Amino acid sequence: MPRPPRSRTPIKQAAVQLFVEKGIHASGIRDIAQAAGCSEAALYRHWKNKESLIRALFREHVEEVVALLDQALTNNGTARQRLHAGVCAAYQLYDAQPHVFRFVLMAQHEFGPYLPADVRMPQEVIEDLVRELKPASKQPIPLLAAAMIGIFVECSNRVIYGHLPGPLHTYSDAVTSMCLRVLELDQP
Amino acid sequence: MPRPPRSRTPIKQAAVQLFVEKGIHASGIRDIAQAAGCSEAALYRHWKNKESLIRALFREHVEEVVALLDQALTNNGTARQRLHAGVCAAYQLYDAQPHVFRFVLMAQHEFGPYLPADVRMPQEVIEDLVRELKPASKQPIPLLAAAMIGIFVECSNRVIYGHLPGPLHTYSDAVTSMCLRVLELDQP
Amino acid sequence: MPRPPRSRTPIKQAAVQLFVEKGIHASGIRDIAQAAGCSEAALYRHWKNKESLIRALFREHVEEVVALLDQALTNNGTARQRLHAGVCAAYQLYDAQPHVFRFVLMAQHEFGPYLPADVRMPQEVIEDLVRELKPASKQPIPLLAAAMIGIFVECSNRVIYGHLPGPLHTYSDAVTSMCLRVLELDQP
Amino acid sequence: MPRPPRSRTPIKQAAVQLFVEKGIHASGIRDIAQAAGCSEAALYRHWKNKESLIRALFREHVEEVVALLDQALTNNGTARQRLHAGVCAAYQLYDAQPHVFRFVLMAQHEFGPYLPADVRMPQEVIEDLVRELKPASKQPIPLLAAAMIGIFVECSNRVIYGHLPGPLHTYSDAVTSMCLRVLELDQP
DNA sequence: AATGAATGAGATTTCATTCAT
DNA sequence: AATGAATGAAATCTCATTCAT
Repeated sequence: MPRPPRSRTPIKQAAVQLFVEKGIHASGIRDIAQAAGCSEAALYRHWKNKESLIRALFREHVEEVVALLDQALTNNGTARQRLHAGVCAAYQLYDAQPHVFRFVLMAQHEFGPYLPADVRMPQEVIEDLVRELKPASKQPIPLLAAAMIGIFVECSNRVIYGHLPGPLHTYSDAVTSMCLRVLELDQP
Repeated sequence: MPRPPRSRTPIKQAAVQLFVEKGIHASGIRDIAQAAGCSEAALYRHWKNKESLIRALFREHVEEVVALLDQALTNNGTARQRLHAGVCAAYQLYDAQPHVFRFVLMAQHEFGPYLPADVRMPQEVIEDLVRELKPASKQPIPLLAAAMIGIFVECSNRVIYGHLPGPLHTYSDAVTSMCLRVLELDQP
Repeated sequence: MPRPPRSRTPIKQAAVQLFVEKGIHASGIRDIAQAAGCSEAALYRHWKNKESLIRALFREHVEEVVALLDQALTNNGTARQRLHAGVCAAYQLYDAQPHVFRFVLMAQHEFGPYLPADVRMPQEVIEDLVRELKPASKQPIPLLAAAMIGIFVECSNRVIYGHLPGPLHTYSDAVTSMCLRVLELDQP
Repeated sequence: MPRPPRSRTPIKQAAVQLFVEKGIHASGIRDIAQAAGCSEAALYRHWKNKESLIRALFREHVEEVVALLDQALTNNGTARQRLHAGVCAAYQLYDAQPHVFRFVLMAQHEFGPYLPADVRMPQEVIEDLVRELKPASKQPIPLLAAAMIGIFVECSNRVIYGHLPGPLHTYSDAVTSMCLRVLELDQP
């Protein structure tokens, strides 16, 4: 006799974990409900349907990541220090809540386009940072930001898929250095 | 020596296009058959099931990309020239067949692990290139390769999602430069 | 002597309106509760279940209509005057409370059979009237009554569905005349 | 001439019968499939969903009734003869296929509004007849037609619900007479 | 070889109703 | 007394796959 969940939280946790482990589309309402210890119908009290649940989860976690990055990048250090703080913050999120981190990565392509326009995206945070660090860049800001995000994400992926040995934070320094080189800020 | 019947081609084209436009899991056998102008049962004459179709498509296009990269990277120029040739080749593939390019990108995480071990992956091609260009790197080769791929892919994504104006090949030079900087090969 | 709590009234109004607008079966407990501004569970405090609610509503409104008709038809005028009074009363009910009028019309086929036997139906009122006006009819009384009701209802429907311009009471005279002709009472 | 697949017919017959016997909303896909001797999924090959099935059935049977009426009313007899032919045709439909007749009656209010505009409705046939029989009527044509239809339908209902003894065709003459009286064509 | 039809399994969603507080 | 939360059952619908011709 499973005890009814007190709120949405257990459902959300179960959903994110399942999505990451089995894939978003391969995880059914039934699986989520079972993992959360509630009935399938209970989900529909809190979200209109499966799509709504996924979008809400994605939105919340994107906002979480953005807040994390914003806080880490807002300090008065050197470019390297600030960048390093951002990379570390993100990789610490992975250490603390790997499911959240991976869920955001895996959902971004499919569900990013459905975020409301007023939600700030991680890439915008990075673009703001680049704008600040390289006020007069020859390259378009979004291009530089994209490159940095690419370095960060793809290195994460290598660890996640086992092509590089973990833990992820091992690579904070190297990733920071590569980002600085892309920005041509590695020669003080 | 039975060669593949001609009738596979329209099915494959329809499938790749649908996968890219609607998502792999959101495209059903019925959709594919309809788009290809054949019956659903016809698909099972050519592939064992849906999974086989996807894997076959993925494999073929990965091999296509690898061959393209291999050919472009195998020349006797400078590091910049070789890298630039590779980036150009890939971005021109996108211009010529955007569906193929995007299909490989979107399928790699889910279907990459199921490729037979003897299929070379694009990342291995890049790793070989890095090994050649930086025989004594302090950083792990897969890390450098991942960073280059990240730069390449994420910049593509910005164009694909409309955050940067196209066409993609506009950014070949910039992407090449950023990759060189990551490799610390930009100061000859 | 427990009298019905005041809080039933808004629920009943919301239910009747929803039933007419969306259909009885397409209106769920949830819709009704929402429209009435109360919780779903509150409904079960007042009625045993959805079926009870519908039957109670139907019964009340049938009795309302019957009372209206009885009062209008019970006067000492000519046949035309009495009939006309009945038609006017009914059509004025529509003008005042179109939802009630239409609810009775739409529910009668499905829920009429479940009315307790002691509830008088509108058609019985009409049959009594016919019996009084045509004591020695060649045709069966229920047939004549049915014809009159048919004329009355179908003309209402034309207005309800917009095939005839409203308001409904515009047609009181014409409907009365047609009923009299059916009864062969139009040549005094 | 692509003839409809044989397999639709048993499904349609089962559906109409169930709808009439249990009510349209109380008959589930499962019931229909079971009664038709096929799987539930088979229904979805032929109609997009339950709603489509109902609308298609309604449309077909309305067209059937209209054709029947058109043919019966198109003869060179007197007004009474033509009207009588129409009433008889309809009542014979009831004798031959009572389910069809009752299905049209019971579905008209809910599904009539969704008929495509180009489908001719029975009432239009009657209106055409009235226009022909009473070229210079004081009353609006739709009103007279509505009254006739009301007489016809409500008398049918009395027999269907057992308030008048059957069979239905017993009342052909009486109904014809009442319609003529409504039209003031009973005094030759 | 090819297809229209069919299907079992299962997914998502809805519903009236009850429960715990 | 009133409600938000929860639920079992069932409804509708989808899907990849197979079958009969």
